[in-house]
Amino acid sequence: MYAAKIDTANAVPFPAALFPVRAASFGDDDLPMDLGQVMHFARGAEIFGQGEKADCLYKVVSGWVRTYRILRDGRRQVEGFHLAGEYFGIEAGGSHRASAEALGPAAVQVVRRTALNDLAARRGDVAATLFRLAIQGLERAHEHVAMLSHKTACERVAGFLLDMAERADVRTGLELPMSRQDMADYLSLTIETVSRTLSQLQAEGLIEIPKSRNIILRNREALEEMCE
Amino acid sequence: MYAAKIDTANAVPFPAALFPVRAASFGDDDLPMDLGQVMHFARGAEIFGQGEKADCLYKVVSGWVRTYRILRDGRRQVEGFHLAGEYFGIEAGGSHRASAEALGPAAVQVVRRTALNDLAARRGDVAATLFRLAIQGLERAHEHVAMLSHKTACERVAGFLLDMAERADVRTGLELPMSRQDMADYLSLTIETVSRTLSQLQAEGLIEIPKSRNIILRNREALEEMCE
DNA sequence: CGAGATTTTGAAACCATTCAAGCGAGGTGG
DNA sequence: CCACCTCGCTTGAATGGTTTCAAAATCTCG
Repeated sequence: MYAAKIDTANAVPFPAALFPVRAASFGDDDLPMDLGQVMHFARGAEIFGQGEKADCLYKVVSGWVRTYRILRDGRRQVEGFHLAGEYFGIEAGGSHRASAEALGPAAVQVVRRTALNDLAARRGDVAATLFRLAIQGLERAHEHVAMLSHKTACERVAGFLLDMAERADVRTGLELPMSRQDMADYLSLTIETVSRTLSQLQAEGLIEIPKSRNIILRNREALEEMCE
Repeated sequence: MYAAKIDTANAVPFPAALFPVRAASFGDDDLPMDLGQVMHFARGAEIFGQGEKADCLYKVVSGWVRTYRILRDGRRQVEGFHLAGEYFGIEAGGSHRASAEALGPAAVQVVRRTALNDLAARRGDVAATLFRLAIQGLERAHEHVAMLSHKTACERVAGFLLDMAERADVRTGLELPMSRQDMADYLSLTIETVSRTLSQLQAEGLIEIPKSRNIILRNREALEEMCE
């Protein structure tokens, strides 16, 4: 059975170098995170773990973060990848239902829930934004369900590449920090199928894979059409 | 291609017989819905439709409700079934991303979002409850993802039956108001596979199906074990 | 009872998985 | 510097579970 193996040797977040951040302004879907502090994580470092107390809200400043759960049968379900500007770690109860790890060196802004709750109680706009963030997560989860429900391996992989390209804001040249196993656990495929599918897309000329984690989108329209 | 065909003839909600409801109290995950009104829907009636303005929040008083989306490829994805006491129709933007229909005669409490937002702005506990409801939906969606990710048809159907039994609060005798197509669209299987799987479970003595929508759980432990 | 819809069953086809082996880059030690 | 090892990725062949297409059986309701 698969188990994620991460070297935890260099997985220690910078402890002392925390510095408050001044948010000049914050839009509709942004919180006044000047409450929070930025923490730095090394590649593979755990930001929080499944079952831990959930007393913070997180926002990616730079780098990539993956959130995942270990299911009862031992499988790993990657719930999502988070890029700069995106929030994660929003939970209902007192404990995290998922774990979060830095895919590469990452900076993450961390806000205490208590501080946020206090602020939300005083400011309706903050409460409304919190609510909106939760709902956005809900929508992403529903998209995930739709993706898993009846898509072929090809459609899943193509959709994944387009989604990543859009969120990373690149036109063609994708630098993906996650492994094939990460993709497989997100798309609910096996790593062999992911690899095979990528090879097939390359053979069809839709993409090019100079290095395994560097994927160039050669024909976006065909990829988009593939996802319908 | 499948298309849901519902007779919309008798699908008109009672128009005038709206009456305010007095909520004696409301717990942690309940809203003071005395703001709302109870509306009655006939079998198959649409409570709201995909794309419509989302200016209300809904709570099932009696009966069953299904929420679903029509995907780009024309398939129908049932997002969930909602029983008495459960909320649905929580959306982020201005429009519903899903449709909701009554599976049978159903009573639904309806609250205007504007009223709720006003209340939430004044009362922190209401805002917090709204937030919690959103997160609960998020968790359910994540469970849905986990279910779809690597479960066999057998595990899905068994898990579905147990979930329904638990939520309907029955020990053995399940009265399911939804069709095989509804189950299939929720579990992401075909109706043939759902039917075959139920027959198989019956052959193994785990369940009994006196009538197609009446399922008796004969061996809960074996069913639970099946889902791990 | 009869007509239409829903559900069940059967057989063949398909797609992803599984098991197994080969490839290639990065790192260590001789 | 090269041999060697490891780890992640790729490729191949066989298996198996779900889907698809087809048809029979059952239920519901006028």
